[in-house]
Amino acid sequence: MSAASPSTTRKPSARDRLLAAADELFYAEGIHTVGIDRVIERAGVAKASLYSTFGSKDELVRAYLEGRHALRRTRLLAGLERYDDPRDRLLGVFEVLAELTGTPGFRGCPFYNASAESTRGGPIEEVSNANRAWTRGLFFELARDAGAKDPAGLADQLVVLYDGASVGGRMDQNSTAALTAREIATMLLAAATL
Amino acid sequence: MSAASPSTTRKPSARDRLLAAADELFYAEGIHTVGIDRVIERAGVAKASLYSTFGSKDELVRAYLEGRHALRRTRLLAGLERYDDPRDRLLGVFEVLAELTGTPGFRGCPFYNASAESTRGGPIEEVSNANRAWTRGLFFELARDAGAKDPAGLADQLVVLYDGASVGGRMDQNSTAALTAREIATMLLAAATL
DNA sequence: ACGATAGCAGACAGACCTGTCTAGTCTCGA
DNA sequence: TCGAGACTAGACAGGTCTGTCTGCTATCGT
Repeated sequence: MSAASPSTTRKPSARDRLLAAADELFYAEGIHTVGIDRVIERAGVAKASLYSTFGSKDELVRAYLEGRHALRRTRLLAGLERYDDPRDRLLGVFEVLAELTGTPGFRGCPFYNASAESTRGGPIEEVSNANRAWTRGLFFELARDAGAKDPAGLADQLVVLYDGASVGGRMDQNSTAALTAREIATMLLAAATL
Repeated sequence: MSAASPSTTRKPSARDRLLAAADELFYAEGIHTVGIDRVIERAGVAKASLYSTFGSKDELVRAYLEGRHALRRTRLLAGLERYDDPRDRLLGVFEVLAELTGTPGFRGCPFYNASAESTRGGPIEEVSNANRAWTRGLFFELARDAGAKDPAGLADQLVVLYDGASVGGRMDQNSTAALTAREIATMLLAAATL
């Protein structure tokens, strides 16, 4: 098998290594506390490469968040493929979240975290809003497929539960909140499809 | 009326002015992005006064969060005094939250925000956990007084709703999430006191 | 009257951060 | 073989941050 894409070569490109390092460090320790030097040291990349690839730290941060957004979409959709019944699929979102919040490295929603330490109106807010809109859209579709009378209203409720479970998972360092959210979602779903 | 306490003198003390300035700036823009110079400039206070009063920026941050904790308790308890019926008192928490998330300057939970931009294990985490424990305890008492069969379980559910409403209020810049949370809480309360 | 206390103004040190620039190395295709 | 493109190593500039230190001033209790 010949090397079809850069990602299959022996060593990942500088771009990929930078992105991987930024992802780990920014998520674990925050964006402000992690300096460029830490990122390039972990990536094993020269500073000039970072600036020729991304142009600025802000753009690196944007790329980090866009990567998180893409990863979240694929992970969530992949996790939902386990289920056939539309109701199970809707509740499956909270199963996936429970798995995520149960892992040791979980530090809450990367978009909210980034937003909390940045001033309003930058690229962070953009990606953050896109991610949020996608979540709402997913819940809307799942609610509609599950036969909810008011799918938009149910989606709003589920978003509240999702956010709450995410916060709880971070602050309490366990997945109790996600399981609680799943229970509530079960009740709401039953009430919405009467 | 003579000046009975320092807080009634003509000009607030340097400590109070520093705390007020730190509160505004840290909450509005984040802790890392706001430097000491900004704080003392707004407070109209010399840098030496800051360091002789608080000792370090970390301690100023702790004082800021402790002030927020105290303010939140009094505001919430005061807001609940409007209601007599135990059920109304429980739901009243979400009314107060709706009012808060509706105000223009609302930027989410100051404890979660501070925690999001700090490394683990400092004073921020301490105050944050204390605040969180207080909230859970309040919900437990309210749930018990409202006649819930499993007040601890209901409290867990309400905490999820509260966190979710707080996040939603910040990200969407309105109080829809808080009102949605109130609706869900109504259902949960009904189900818990059957 | 006077000493203690609190506070103001601002220079300064030392660390750290982003971003630029120079110069050398490695790889690979034509 | 050779030249272009990607990358590395690291010095450097300019700014910002926390925290310290030196003087000066005003107020207040005794």
